[in-house]
Amino acid sequence: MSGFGPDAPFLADCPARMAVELIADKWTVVVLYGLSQGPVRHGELAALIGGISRKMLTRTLRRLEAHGLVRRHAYAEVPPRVEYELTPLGATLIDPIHMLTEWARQNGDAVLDALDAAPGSATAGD
Amino acid sequence: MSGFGPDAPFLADCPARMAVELIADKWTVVVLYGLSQGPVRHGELAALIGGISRKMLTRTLRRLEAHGLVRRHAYAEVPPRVEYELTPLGATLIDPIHMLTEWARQNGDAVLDALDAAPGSATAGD
DNA sequence: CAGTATCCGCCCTGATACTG
DNA sequence: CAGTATCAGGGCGGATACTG
Repeated sequence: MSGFGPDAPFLADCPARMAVELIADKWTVVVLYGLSQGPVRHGELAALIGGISRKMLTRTLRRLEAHGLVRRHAYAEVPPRVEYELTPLGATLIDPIHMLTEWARQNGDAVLDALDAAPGSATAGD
Repeated sequence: MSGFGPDAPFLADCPARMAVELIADKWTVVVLYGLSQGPVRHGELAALIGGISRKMLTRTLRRLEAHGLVRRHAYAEVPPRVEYELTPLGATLIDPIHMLTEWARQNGDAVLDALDAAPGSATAGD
């Protein structure tokens, strides 16, 4: 991190903010992860992830495409076939994401426990 | 990652989803990062981050507190002084977050370039 | 200084129906 | 199969004013 003063708040103009805004939504990380093993078709991806609407899947993919993280391959066939895959740039995001999921695997229970012990939780999970 | 089938969509019941939902908002990551160097007061944190409203700061902190990632310390003084600090559990999240910000430092420009080259962008940044 | 309460707009998200 | 269009709702997030 670079700046750390009141005049130039850390993260304010820093690329980290961009990264956060890039992945800080409900589906981006999940979609990236779904593509991490190689090219996947639209429908496959939807089934793989589960619970995502086609609209959100398409929107997320389009956005990632615009950011240069995902490449779209439309084959001129019938029925249509479209595959998505990570670009080399997009592939570099897998490591950080993997760290995050690893963290979750190791500390997920602790978070759930804390949530449980928190005031106003009747044995309730998130 | 464990399951990868249509019946048990990857990430569906997996702790990774929780991690994503935990940090997938505008401020959580930034706030965690702001706490990464030690205890900080409420106002300090707001100034440090920059652009965050007190409401969102408090809400974010409360949520992190409920998840066991942040501890709140209110001193019985006047004027009031409240400090927030990462719990040991919360501190473990810094590494993954740091990976993310590091990624942004190294690939931020590439993303911006892609965004620039994308259709429908008149030299526009995000 | 720290925090809450209220109002309100915006956009994220999902459901559904439709096109190629 | 892939994608868009449209409608509707919920909650995020900001601005402001107020309390202790």
